[in-house]
Amino acid sequence: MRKTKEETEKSRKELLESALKVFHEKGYATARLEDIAQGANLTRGAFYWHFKNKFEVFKALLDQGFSETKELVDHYLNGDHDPYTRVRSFVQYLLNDRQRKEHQTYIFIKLYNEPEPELADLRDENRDLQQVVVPALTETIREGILTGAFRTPLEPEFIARTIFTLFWGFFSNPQSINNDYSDSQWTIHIDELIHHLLGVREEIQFVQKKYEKPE
Amino acid sequence: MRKTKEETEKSRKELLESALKVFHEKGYATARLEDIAQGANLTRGAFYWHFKNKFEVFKALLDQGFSETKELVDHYLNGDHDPYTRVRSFVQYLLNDRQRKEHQTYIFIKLYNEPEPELADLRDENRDLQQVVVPALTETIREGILTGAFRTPLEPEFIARTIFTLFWGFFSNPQSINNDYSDSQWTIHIDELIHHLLGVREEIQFVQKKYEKPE
DNA sequence: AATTAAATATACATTCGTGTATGTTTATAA
DNA sequence: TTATAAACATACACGAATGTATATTTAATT
Repeated sequence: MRKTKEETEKSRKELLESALKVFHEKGYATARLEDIAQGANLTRGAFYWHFKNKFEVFKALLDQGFSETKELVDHYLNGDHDPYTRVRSFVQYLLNDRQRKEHQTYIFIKLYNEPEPELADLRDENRDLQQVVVPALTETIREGILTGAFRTPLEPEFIARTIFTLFWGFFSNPQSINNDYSDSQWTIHIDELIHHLLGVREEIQFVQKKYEKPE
Repeated sequence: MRKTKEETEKSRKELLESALKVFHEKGYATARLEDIAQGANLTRGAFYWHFKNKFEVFKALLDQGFSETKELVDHYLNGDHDPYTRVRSFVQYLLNDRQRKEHQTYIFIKLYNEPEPELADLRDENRDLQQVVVPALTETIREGILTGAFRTPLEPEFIARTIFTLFWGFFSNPQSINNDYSDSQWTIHIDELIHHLLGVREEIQFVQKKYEKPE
């Protein structure tokens, strides 16, 4: 049953994918290793060869999601565009991510919310999503205020935390799916909300020009 | 070991209280019936006399939390006060509830978020928190706009859902506790946010007068 | 005062999932 | 080409939690 290196790596990947799905469907505690193995067309024997135990796969998945989120923040919020475009594109990404329901950030939040005490250590400072998103978002907003693009009575950090928490709630609430007020409704209105929160000025197009092709 | 009716009722109450605590600490799946029983200074024998199984206690707790929330909404949002006071007092209640961490709504949301597939039925339309909170909140906001107390470019229902989702996120996010940006910070800023979202007019004091002692 | 059954505790059977030990095949290094 | 060990599958042992059966005490009823 020895396989080539490529096949082995494929097995590992499929185990991880399956684990992500099973954790999301059943939750950490209820997820059985046999479910995970079967989802990858393998047995528990294969699982135990690749991972130590359930906790280790979960940790691997969280780490993966965490670093992906870091890249995401880096790409959208720390990019070269003007503050308005940065915030807006970031928010739009999250909304789209929410719509294709199997995707990363959405499930990441779900897993992160697991109530298992065993997973408490995984939610320490090192893996605190807020510490990654909020500072970057705050800085972007602050810059927008300084450049005159935004005019809002609210403090930048509070706006950042509000947006973060809003999406957290949006991702967490099981009822927000399968609802008459669907994702598309949110997508439409969230734009206005962001505008309103940031106090985006009409002259924004002008300010944006400053950032286009800075060279 | 037969007890008086009062003592029996006390046992049941203590089992429920203990169950709430254990579910909150360990999550549904990991919670052991022995933990629950011990928390009430009883054994599993007593538990099985009062409840059919783990699922039934959980259901009882959810039902309890659900009806409490209904009363809450009725008290704050469907009261006799002016729209501004209604929304504000409701929000303030939630914030205070969040601060005394063991309290009802907070834990209710936590339990509601449990990922166990076994609990999927409990989150059907009948027990949809959103269906209770959002319509009442929407109506209050709509009334505020009609009476001229609020002036906002956002749609009432969307504002209502935003507030709801924001608090959901606030209650769900495990990192929002034990954070440098503490509850008190939120309490301060959330007031401004609500003002900003609703577009509360300066003349609000005047409008409020209209509602004081309607008789 | 005697009987009944309510309100538990205790003991036991059963199931279910994990972890580990062992078997099996085959790519790869020598 | 053969020996080795990688990459699994299979089998088994074990603990932990659930559910149930039974024992026990004592209010409440007659």
